[in-house]
Amino acid sequence: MNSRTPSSRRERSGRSRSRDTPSREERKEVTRRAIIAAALKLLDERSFSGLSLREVTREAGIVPAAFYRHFESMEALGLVLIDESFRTLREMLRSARAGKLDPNRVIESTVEILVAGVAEQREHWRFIGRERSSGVTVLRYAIRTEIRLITSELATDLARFPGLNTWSTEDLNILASLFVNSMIIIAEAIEDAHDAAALDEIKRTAVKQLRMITIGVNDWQPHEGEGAPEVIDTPEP
Amino acid sequence: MNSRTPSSRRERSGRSRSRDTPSREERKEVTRRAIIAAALKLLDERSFSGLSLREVTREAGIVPAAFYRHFESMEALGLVLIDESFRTLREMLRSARAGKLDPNRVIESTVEILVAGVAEQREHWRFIGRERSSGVTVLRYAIRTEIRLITSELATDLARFPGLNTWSTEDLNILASLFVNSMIIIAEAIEDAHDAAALDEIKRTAVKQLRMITIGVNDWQPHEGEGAPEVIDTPEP
DNA sequence: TGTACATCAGTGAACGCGCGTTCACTGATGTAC
DNA sequence: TGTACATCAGTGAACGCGCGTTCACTGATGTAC
Repeated sequence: MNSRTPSSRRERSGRSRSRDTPSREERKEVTRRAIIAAALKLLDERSFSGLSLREVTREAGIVPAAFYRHFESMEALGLVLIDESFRTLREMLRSARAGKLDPNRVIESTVEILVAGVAEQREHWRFIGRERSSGVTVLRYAIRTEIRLITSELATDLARFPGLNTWSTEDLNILASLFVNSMIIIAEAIEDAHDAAALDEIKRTAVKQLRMITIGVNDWQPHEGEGAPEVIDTPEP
Repeated sequence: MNSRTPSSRRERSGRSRSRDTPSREERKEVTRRAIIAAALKLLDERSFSGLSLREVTREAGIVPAAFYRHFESMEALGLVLIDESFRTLREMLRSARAGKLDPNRVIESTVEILVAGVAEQREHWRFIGRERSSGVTVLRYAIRTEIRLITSELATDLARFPGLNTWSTEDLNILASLFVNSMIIIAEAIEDAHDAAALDEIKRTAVKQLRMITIGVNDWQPHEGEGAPEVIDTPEP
């Protein structure tokens, strides 16, 4: 009905943008954030399917019916949570890329960044990890799609590495998903780490595992089509 | 109170073991199996925390109250399901080990066995995959414990391989968990595969990924303590 | 600036529903003699 | 074998509870003039 955006309306009204009392929109946004924060907090202990609308609104400090002013359903909230969580994750990856890692310590740096990222946004990671294989189909698919996207971005990055630039796109994607999958498992382990010692153990394991993969890559012989490496396995019969 | 086992009582009673009508115990066992089967069936679509006692009994064809004749709580049922699911998994691994794989095609065979295993006991695999990172703490820990056990058994196996027998126990465990983790992710992918083409794609990817890991292993230089490989990374500062 | 009206975020009560758990019960199976 | 009693898997009704969703409402914020 009204096609003007809220902001244009605000400007047209001539009111100061920084007033003593927040506008209706601003108040609404605060409540929306409160709902999202409440859900993420509760999801630290529960899985999404075990979360009730009433619990969320109780934690957010509003009445159950008010939920519908912000989200059509719990599922809609879930999709927003996924969106926000992956925004966090992508930001982490972007800044990691921009950081121009010391090429001699790529793996150590990667693991450090991962550990720091998980510690900083524990709720987002926990949520993604839980729902990745959860019972809520819509959320599961949304998460897998996001992960596939991240994997293909990593594949693009890998293509620039010396030694990998001759690989086929398919092989690069397979390698990328090997890395991403390992990262997922490592992140899950980090979340469950209770003390610094456990965390250190996880770091060391992670570094070694990523190294084992990386070393293999040096010897990989890409072939067109059905790639058959020559080191351990004999050709197909 | 009565320390005699049911079977000894049965024998003492002098009744034939194979009668036309099943004994009370046998009937009870049938119901118990029905509850377990009902739960597994429903868990194909839901996660355990989204499963209600009433749903399970409805599916099993008994009244809700009857549930308590067999399990103390839903959680107790969950633990039994984990136990049964891992029994299946372990049997698969045992027969794989006994099969004496062609050493030239270890990876292909492994993937084939995994695919067949998942297809055969889809419900068990799906349940484990879902609850591995679910919200139900007790189940999550139980599953992780079982996985750790399987990993350490695999490490023992790996120790017998030529080239790996010089590795430290720690490194073997790390390699084993790299394999197991990959298997978990592969199994998850298999469950979601909808047609033969998707399954084939997954198989090819899985084989390549496991090969990438295996090739790296050939070049791994184990060191005592803080193992620092010499191929890609420079030593720690 | 002042007034009259519109908007709409949040309220509070109400609803019907499926849930887990309890209880006394029933009637087939099992045991003792 | 026959009888009298014990066991116990499964029943059916009842309970209180938290749930998702609806609805008319209120009162602060926003808009038009």
